[in-house]
Amino acid sequence: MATSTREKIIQLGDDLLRRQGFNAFSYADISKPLQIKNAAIHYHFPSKQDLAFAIAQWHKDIFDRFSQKMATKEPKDRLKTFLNFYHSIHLSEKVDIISAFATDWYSLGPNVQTEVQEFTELVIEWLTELIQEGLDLGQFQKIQNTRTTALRVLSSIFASTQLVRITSDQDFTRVKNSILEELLN
Amino acid sequence: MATSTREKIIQLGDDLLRRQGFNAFSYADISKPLQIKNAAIHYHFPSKQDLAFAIAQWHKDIFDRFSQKMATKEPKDRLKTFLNFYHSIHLSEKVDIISAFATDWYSLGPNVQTEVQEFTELVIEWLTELIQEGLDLGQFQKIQNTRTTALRVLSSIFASTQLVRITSDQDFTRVKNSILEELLN
DNA sequence: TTGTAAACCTACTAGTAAATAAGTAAATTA
DNA sequence: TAATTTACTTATTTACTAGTAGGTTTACAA
Repeated sequence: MATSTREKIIQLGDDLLRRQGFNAFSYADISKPLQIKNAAIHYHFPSKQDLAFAIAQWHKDIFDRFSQKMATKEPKDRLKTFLNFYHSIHLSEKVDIISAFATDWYSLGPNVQTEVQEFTELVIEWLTELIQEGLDLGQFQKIQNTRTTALRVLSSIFASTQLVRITSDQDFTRVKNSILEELLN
Repeated sequence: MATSTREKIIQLGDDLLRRQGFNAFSYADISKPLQIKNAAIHYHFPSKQDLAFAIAQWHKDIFDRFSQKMATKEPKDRLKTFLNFYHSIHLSEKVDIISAFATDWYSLGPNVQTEVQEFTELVIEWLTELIQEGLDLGQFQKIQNTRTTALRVLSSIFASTQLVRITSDQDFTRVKNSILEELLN
């Protein structure tokens, strides 16, 4: 199945957003590599906000499929897959989509903000359920309330993809392993 | 002691950098409120990179004074002051300087990057020492190696200032308290 | 065959970005 | 007191920004 231009714009836009930030890329950074004209992007996404909205939606869709695929797996493996996912983000020199939107928060229109909020809540809830199930099955050890634990897992891992840009590769692996150790029995 | 124009530019630049991001503000955002001309900023900081460098240096100086002032306090109180400092950042709708620079990493020139790296290492080492002392004094409980713990404290707290832009105020307090609970005996 | 809509392109606008050159007033130094 | 430096302003440049108006091609439907 060939990827449509619209899809290519979203993917490249996502890449630029997460590598450089929302205000650091322009339509020219998308049109040049795709060998289309500036106006072609405006045809699909009249404003940059529309593109941001589509990127947020895209991640929502991906996460939906991801969580459905993972539903049958056990909590421990779900957590590991989640952390490995962030590891691949780190390796590609990007940050995760939540932190990318968070840092550019005040550059986003209200409808984009709402979409990002819904996506983020989806991820936190998914993590919270994962942790609760892990506790019920005795795979995880109790630390504090589940949402707080979910928030700390999410904060730690997504901050690490940022922090290790400054420090070193090894620091990412350290944090990743420490999250696993802390939770696993 | 009156604040010099140079100092005012740094402070306002820092404010904008941490509230909106490096690529989201322009020299006009600084010159207008200070009622000076655009070129006056270029006089003090020929390029935007020079301003970024000065902001990084400024934070290094502040942190130096901070750590000197805290040297006599005990680890527990040092940690609390550190977390309260991040709480005030959160309340002012900014993010901390490390995460601000991290997200705009690829917009920064090499000398700015080096300066930020040195500052970040300073903070991590300060935290690592704090944790080691806390362990030695029996104020903290052992979790894993001290640098990893320092990285996790830093990641958790600075990611929270970002994450709660999307979710809610309460989530910040949750994470902050959970860091304290985790470490304290 | 004609009509129509999707997916572009050409060409342009208005605004803003960082940066610079040249000039000026006031303070500092020789 | 003359020379120099500091801290600016005025005026301008170059480059890029998002966004738009209108034309063209292609494919598919009536």
